Amino acid sequence: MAVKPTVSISVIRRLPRYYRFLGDLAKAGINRISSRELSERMGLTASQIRQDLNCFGGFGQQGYGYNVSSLREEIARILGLDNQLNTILIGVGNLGRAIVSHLDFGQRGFNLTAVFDNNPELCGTTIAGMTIMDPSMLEEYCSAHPTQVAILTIPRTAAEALSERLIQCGIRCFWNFSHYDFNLDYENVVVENVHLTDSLMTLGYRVNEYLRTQQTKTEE
Amino acid sequence: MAVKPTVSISVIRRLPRYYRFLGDLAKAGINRISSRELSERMGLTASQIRQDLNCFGGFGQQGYGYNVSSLREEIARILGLDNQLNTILIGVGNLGRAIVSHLDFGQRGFNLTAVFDNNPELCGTTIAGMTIMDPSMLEEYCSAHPTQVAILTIPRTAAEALSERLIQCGIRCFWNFSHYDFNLDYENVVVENVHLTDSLMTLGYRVNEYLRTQQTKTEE
DNA sequence: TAGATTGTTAATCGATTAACAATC
DNA sequence: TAGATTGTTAATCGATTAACAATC
Repeated sequence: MAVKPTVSISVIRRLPRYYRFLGDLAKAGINRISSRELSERMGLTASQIRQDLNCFGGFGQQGYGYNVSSLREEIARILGLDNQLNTILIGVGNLGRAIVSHLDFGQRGFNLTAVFDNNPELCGTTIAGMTIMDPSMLEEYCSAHPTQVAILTIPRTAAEALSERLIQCGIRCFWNFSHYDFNLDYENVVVENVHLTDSLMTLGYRVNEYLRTQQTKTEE
Repeated sequence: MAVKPTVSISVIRRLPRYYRFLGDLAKAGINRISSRELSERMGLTASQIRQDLNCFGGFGQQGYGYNVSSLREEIARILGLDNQLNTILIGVGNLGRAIVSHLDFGQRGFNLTAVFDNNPELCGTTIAGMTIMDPSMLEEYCSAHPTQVAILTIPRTAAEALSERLIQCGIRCFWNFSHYDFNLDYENVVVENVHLTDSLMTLGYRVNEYLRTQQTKTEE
């Protein structure tokens, strides 16, 4: 079988947004849309939308456009929203708590099965129906319950200290909120980083740049 | 004065990471580094590092490399870490709480001055030394305290409902955790989006792709 | 059929990498 | 001075946009 050429990460990162917009359209009772109209609503070019979608197949129909709900289903399939990935979360601070309680993992293709925290006061208490476990239970838990993904809502030092054990537990995929760099220490891992501090600093640069342009305008 | 050509967002987004690595090096007592060695530590090319830095000036020295602490200071200056931007946060749920308590705004160029939440049970209580206010106080607060940035840790519907008022309050820059699309409704705004759900779904795609390659390997 | 809109190829644009002269 | 490494120009690569024939 021919190896399917991998789709670029830029395209993949746009898929969730398409999925969201298509959901909104469906909710609004719209069942047909052209790439041009979708592009106007989303602030993209129609070309880009057609190129993106055609990485995965021809989902539209000439002269008609795309069927909203069937395109949405196609994207759900591409993203693997039905394939429930067994997932654990480590670090039940405010951020971990926010993630456990506000994200609907089931709807996103994940099955959150266990949460860990090394705070003895938290261990044994429950969150979203799960009993918080001590990280010393990691190995035992993972050998009994094969796990594909770990969410790390812990500080960098804790992530560094745990990384080797998580790899030993067979986990290769991480949603990483810490500033620990998995990619540098392990090959053949999948890491999606969310670096809030980096995002904040990027915002800072852009705000200062914006304020400079405003100042210049006033001076003119 | 000639208009400085704006630096591409790809470069800007790498600056916080450079800043972090340079901090680590400084902490480790290293005070000199070449682009090649830094590139190996960070998993980039030396060319890219030199190109990135030279968007802002020649900070290195031929035959020597870069001075760690002075390069770090240059990047701090470029990011505007000294220029404290007055900032408010709206939505003191778990996510807002995590952000208020775990990010060091002062060190990142921001001055968090007020927090708002429409939950009557939270209003009047304090967090990080600030008394949580009702959003009805927004206009009054902003006219008394000029504010450049708003952090939105609220659901999409709440963000939609508040957007016009925030714009009226003179705020044009947003750290947006909601799924509301500012860019589509307002021009001349700076929006840094953090879409956790999108990030999670992107991870899902990548994990499934990874699992497929592993399966193929086993079959061979 | 005529009109609309896709799928896809070609052109453009921008970002990354390579190369090397300048220079510490 | 010789060696090392930058700053910068040129080459490559990839992503976005434009164009249009295919076709519903």
